[in-house]
Amino acid sequence: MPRLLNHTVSVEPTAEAAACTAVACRNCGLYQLGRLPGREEADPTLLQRIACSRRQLRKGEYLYRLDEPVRAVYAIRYGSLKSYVLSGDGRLQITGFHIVGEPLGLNDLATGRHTSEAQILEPTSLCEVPLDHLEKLSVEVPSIRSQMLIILSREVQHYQELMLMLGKKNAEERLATFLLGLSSRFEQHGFSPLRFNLSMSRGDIGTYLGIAEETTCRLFSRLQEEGLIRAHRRSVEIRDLDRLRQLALR
Amino acid sequence: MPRLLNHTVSVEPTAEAAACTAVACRNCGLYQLGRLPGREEADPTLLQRIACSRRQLRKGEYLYRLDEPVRAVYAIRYGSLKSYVLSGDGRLQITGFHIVGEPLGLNDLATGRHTSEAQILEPTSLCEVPLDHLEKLSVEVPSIRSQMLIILSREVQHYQELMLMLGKKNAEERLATFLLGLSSRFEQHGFSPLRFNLSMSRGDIGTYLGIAEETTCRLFSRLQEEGLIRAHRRSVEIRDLDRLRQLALR
DNA sequence: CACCTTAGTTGATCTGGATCAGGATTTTGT
DNA sequence: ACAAAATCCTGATCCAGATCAACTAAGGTG
Repeated sequence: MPRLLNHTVSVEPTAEAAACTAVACRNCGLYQLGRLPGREEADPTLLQRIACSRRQLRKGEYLYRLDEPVRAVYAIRYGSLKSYVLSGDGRLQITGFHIVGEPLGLNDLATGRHTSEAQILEPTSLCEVPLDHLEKLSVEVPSIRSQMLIILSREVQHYQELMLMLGKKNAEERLATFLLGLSSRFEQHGFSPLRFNLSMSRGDIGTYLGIAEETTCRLFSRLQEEGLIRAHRRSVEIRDLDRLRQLALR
Repeated sequence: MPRLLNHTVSVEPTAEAAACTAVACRNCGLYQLGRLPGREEADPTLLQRIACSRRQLRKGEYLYRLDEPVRAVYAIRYGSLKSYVLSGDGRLQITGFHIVGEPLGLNDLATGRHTSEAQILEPTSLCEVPLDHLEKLSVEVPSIRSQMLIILSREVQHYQELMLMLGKKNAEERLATFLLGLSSRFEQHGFSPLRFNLSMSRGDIGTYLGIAEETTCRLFSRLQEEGLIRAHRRSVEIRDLDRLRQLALR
């Protein structure tokens, strides 16, 4: 089967200019930083001023590592990455997968140093806004800070859901929740919610859901046997959204 | 044994004026909202302006409930509470215990509605700053928003640690981590880090750590047998900090 | 004070998912 | 094109912690 990640296919890098213009940023996770109070649309002039440089990264590279100073916030233009925290003896817990269109890097503002790491899962392009630039700009345009608060608060909500999973759901419910979550995020960004390709391994999914890789594999098989999904390696098709929801939203 | 919660004993409500003055707020979780850029001490005038009303709540009462509009942010003057999220079928995951001096309520800014609930664990007094007041004030004093970002970002770090626990640590490591965390938080607020009283039940601790109440009990007994702690009901004494750390920080 | 309710504790048993082991398929590098 | 390395999958066994079931101790109440 040819590798046809839907977000890799649908987002053509060539269609965009060299600078991160307002248009290019519309689906970008930092777009909302350009929103002024009370308005739905971002202010084009403001977006232009936020601007940002681009960065291209390959699979396996790190966007940032533990204890590094926080230098910038990012938005994903295409591609994806995982972020995770580490225990004293090196066990790791993936805290999130980040896909096209999503913002990244606001977590560690308090300390000024990264308490987590972010690693690239597939060829990925990012918008990068240096923190000092954002700092200067937000003195002048205070709404930027409000928007940052909102982004961070969304992050918190994601973490709350993950804690509920890790603390209270069984393995099958976790995988169902995971797949549904991905599905609706793809949909939000204009991709099919029922057919998509995963950029992470079974092992990564397990490390995210707090279950073993083997269990993750068995669950993919089980959900398929039960007719809820069709899955082959990285490609997933949701075949019974209702039953999957029933499982997940318990 | 008489009920001598150290934070109930040490913080005398009578010692403070009727309004939440700058002095009264020094140990208060909202104190840092009064910090101006680059300064360690909060600006007294600013603190006065943030001001806040008080609120007294009894055990079992809710500070806020699911789906309620977010009306204010809070700081705990004395007492404690738990906050938790709920699954579709009513299972609950406690996401944090909040003790004297800590801020509360910044989580749900994005949606404007609470996605979690907060319930009082013992007689508790709070500082309350209405959101619209904070909003107005922060137009004029932008540093307030920066401080809010920092508070929220700390919250995120707490969640990251909790996820690591829930996803990767065994039950004994979880309890050790929990006790050490409480210990250092008490210390931060000027109480003994080695002897303190819990305001939450074994069941609550289990619901926080993602383990059963019975397991929590057994672990208290085990840590006591092994000489790491002494515990009787709600009172806890840490007897071997090093070994407890060894367990927790793995 | 006697009664009742709630919280804490301990034991016995069961089980979901971890771990260990091996094989199949796909991707990557040369 | 081929070898090597990931990645994925399945089976067998094991065990940490859940669940079920009493029992005890502490507070609270009339």
